[in-house]
Amino acid sequence: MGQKGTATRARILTATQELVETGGYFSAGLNQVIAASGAPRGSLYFHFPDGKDQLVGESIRRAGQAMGDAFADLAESSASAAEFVEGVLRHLADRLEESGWQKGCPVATVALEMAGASDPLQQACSEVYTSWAAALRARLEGRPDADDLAVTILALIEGALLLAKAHRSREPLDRVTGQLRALLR
Amino acid sequence: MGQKGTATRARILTATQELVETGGYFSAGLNQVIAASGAPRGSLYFHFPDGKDQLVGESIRRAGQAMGDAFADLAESSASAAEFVEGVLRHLADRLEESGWQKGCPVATVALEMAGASDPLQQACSEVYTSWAAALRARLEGRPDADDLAVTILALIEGALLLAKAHRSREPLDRVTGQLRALLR
DNA sequence: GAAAATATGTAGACCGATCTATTTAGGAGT
DNA sequence: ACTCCTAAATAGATCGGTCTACATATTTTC
Repeated sequence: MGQKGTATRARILTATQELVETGGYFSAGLNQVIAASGAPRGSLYFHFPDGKDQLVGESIRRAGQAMGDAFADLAESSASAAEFVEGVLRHLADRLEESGWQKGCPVATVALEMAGASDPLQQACSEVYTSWAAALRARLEGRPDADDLAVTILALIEGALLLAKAHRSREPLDRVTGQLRALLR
Repeated sequence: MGQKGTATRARILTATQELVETGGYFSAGLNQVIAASGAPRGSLYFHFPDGKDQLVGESIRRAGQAMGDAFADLAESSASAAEFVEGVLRHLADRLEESGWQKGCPVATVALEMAGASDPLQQACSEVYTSWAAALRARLEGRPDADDLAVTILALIEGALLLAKAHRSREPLDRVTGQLRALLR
């Protein structure tokens, strides 16, 4: 693939990612993807011959990877597990607020929309969540209940992010942050 | 409104509720609502003259009320706050599994889809969440951090429900249940 | 209390817009 | 020169929404 091809492919994916994150699968209309990315319709089906599901699937995995990288950075610069999770929550709250309450979890909306409709997309979402749980778990090494705790913290983060977006306020994320220590004691 | 009219209105709402809960706003196509409820298109716009947003809005508030009632029943039959929340989690897990991983939170999908698109629907979702948080809070009376705790538990429930639907497994709900005591200590 | 008049609800054809996807032809990159 | 990629027209399905004709209750009138 030539350089230009790679670039437009990336531009299409980024645009899709952004639209999906804002309003889910159905808000990412192909016309909007085209408009937002500047790529023509033909390129879309050249780079993603299996159509919209492939496009959304790849963009979800890509967003999952990006979020995982952000977690890794935060993990490295945190002294404790509690500090790490607080950093994640703060990061997500900032991102959500700065985007005008648009950018919450890049996977959640599609996960809920497609859980009963598209097996490939359901699996993509499931895998992203599994990878995030593993990343959290790695920061809890040594605890006897690390697995349970990792899933619980992930649920807490996802739930708080959902409530924050629904209320258009970072209050839920802040309240949850305050309760974290009880969980990580 | 005559009896027959009231009945079809209810049938339309129930069908919408079910479709929305399964796959969100866009999965509840008006054609599917018509097919599922048996009501003709004309009746739909007779009973809901403001169109789809009114229909979905009412069905969300209705679902929120129903869930709130279920909470109230569980609250009455529980000896402690921990027992109550565990009961809620078990109830939700059963409901989700029995529906073939379709029926999670009846509000979450629309909340995420419409947070940045439709003000009336965003507000409807926000209000339902507020009412649920208040119901949880009522069961935590006396604790100094009851407000924070109620929101945290609601986030935990919503997050676990999201993960469970995404993975098509009750494992996240079960793991979270195990960690609850640490939070409610 | 029967007939007329009005309100309530049902039924489905139809509209323009928008959706994803396909096709075909030719320009750009290397 | 040859592949890679773009570009736009178009197909066919489905979307939410509107419209008119019809049926069924419910009230009014005499």
